[in-house]
Amino acid sequence: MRAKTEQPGRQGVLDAAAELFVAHGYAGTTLRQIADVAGIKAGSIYHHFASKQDLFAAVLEQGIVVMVEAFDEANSAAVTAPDRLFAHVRAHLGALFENGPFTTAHVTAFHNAPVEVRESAVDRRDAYENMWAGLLADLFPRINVKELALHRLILFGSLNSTIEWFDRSGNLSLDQLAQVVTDQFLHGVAS
Amino acid sequence: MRAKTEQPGRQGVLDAAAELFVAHGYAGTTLRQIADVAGIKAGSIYHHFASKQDLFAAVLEQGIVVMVEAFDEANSAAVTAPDRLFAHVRAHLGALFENGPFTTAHVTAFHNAPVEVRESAVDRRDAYENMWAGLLADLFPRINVKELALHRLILFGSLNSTIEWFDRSGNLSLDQLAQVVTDQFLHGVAS
DNA sequence: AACTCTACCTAACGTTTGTTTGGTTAGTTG
DNA sequence: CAACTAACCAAACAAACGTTAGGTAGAGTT
Repeated sequence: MRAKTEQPGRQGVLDAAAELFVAHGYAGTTLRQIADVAGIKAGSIYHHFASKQDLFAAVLEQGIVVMVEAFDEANSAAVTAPDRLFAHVRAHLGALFENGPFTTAHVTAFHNAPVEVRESAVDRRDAYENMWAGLLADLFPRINVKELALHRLILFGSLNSTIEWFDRSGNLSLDQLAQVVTDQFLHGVAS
Repeated sequence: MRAKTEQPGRQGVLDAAAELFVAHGYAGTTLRQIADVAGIKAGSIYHHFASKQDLFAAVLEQGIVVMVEAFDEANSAAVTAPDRLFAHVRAHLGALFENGPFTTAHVTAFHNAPVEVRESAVDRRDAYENMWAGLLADLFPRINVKELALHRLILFGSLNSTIEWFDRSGNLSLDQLAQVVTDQFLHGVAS
């Protein structure tokens, strides 16, 4: 079992890095491991990225891009309030499970990464959260902003934690998962 | 800013280790950092623990103990269904925020740790999850087990993710947070 | 007073880490 | 064909890593 050459060049390094950062964290991943998966030698990474931190920042960046694109696409997908919410929940889960490990890196590797790298991504993460805040304010005009922020954070927790247990090859589809989360968010389990 | 001698001996090492593992992850934390916070030298750690993995396993172990104790105490605290649920939600949040960084390590450092150490904690983690499964089956006898497991995982995601954003020194108390989470779980936001 | 145990220290070990330097190769452009 | 560039490699660097070995100081026991 040796190096798997998936994609050449810069994107190949990014793919390998994202996968390994998600699995073993920032400090737990070595440049030699990344290079091995990418099918090159460790020193060659520096042709594409200035440092390990720079590489990780690029992974986070691509993860945000995937999320924002998914959100934008979901925006023009539904009309009624519950359907709009479902579409965005489904989009977020899609970013986590259907677009490679880039978005996932924000959940599993972000917290333990060095401060400098985290700060480089904070602005774009905030922007994404604000898109959600705007959406929820639109859908639930009767709930005040402060309480709505709480509900949003709780929802985010549910969504992001799915990567710890959800199995795409199981008998529950992503659509069904999105439906369960949306229903629970809207009506709770007691309904 | 140098070494802070908080508690001597084995427990002092454990405290320091838990704090740093939570902040920087398993691989991102060095034995020299732990020793520095504990007020001793790196080699001395081996008087109390056989290896870094062994030390991390001990942190996880203590984190589980705190959770299970909190759960058991909550068991004899309420009568009505919503109150029982609230008591256990509050207990879980208490384990996360009021008993040192040990339980928190299960959320932030568990995923990226080496497989061998994770496996050493899997049984006890499963046992805790089964306590919750039993509780929910008791509270919601009309919902089938499979669906209830989904709701439980979603709830766990919400609860554990609070460590990413909840600020104990803010104007929202732990009791209030527990109430919001419980209400959202039971009735959703649309109610 | 000799013994034993716990809790540490100093100093080193082999290995691995991120990173740098100086090439080499293949493809493109003038 | 010469010049240039992008994408790599081989080999090394100092620093930091987990870990080990041997020793010391103090308290408790016999």
